[in-house]
Amino acid sequence: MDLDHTLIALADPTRRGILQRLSKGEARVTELAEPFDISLNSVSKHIRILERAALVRRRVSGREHFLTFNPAPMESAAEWMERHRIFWTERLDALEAALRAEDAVAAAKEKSTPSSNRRSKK
Amino acid sequence: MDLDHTLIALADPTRRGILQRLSKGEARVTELAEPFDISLNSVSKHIRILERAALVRRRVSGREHFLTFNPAPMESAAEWMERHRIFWTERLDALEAALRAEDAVAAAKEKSTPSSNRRSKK
DNA sequence: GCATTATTAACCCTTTTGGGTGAATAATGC
DNA sequence: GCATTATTCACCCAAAAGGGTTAATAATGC
Repeated sequence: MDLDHTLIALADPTRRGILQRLSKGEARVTELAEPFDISLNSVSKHIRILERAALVRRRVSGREHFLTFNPAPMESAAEWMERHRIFWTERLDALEAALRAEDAVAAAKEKSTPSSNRRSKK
Repeated sequence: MDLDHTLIALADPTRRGILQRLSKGEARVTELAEPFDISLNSVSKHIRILERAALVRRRVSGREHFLTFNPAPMESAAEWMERHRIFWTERLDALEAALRAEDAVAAAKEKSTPSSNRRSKK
């Protein structure tokens, strides 16, 4: 699944650092590797993971490989999160409302059964 | 970093499935495991990874462990993505504008140097 | 107390990740 | 052509992830 690749790619500080650098403009592998204290080879591997997620595009010009940031997959991921977050938030609101309604009913009945102790399961 | 844990937790279909189930309401480990064809133990491990990311909360009542979805970390992650996406989108717009301005200048100069061939590097 | 059920803990095994090194390729400058 | 530089490829290694099985713990029902 695409989402897998996107999230795996983003779930690493080095790769997020690379993206942060790329968000300032295109760069070559050497430039991307410079701030990190790891080998060029490692950076190349991280870039490959970012490419697999389509978060990074490569433009080869002679011996230089220019990388650019592609925000599209991040949009999809953010959208997925928003969908789920919103769904759940709405559900919480609905639950709240239902409980309030229940409370109102309980309060109405309170006079007849005063020793009610709901939601004190413990 | 928190973001690491959140994204790692989300970057797996089984765990997203568990969250999807939890977004319909709290559930016990056994219920969560039911739709998946993996052992209870495995599910328990996935849940632990979700707990590490604070995406899932556990409420123990007797021998039953009720899990609930906590959307807060997902909000942070979505926010992080939005921040970066927006930053880059704005940068693209700015670049576009700059290129257009450049084009205007080039067009003005076109009469004097008609054989201009910018951005056709190949 | 005992049997049953729910859950976790403690292992093992295989695959993947993330790092390294050194050789190979590809383009540049001379 | 040759030396230099940029990048990748092919390995090696350690740690973690993701799966399994079996044993241990904890609560329930009798």
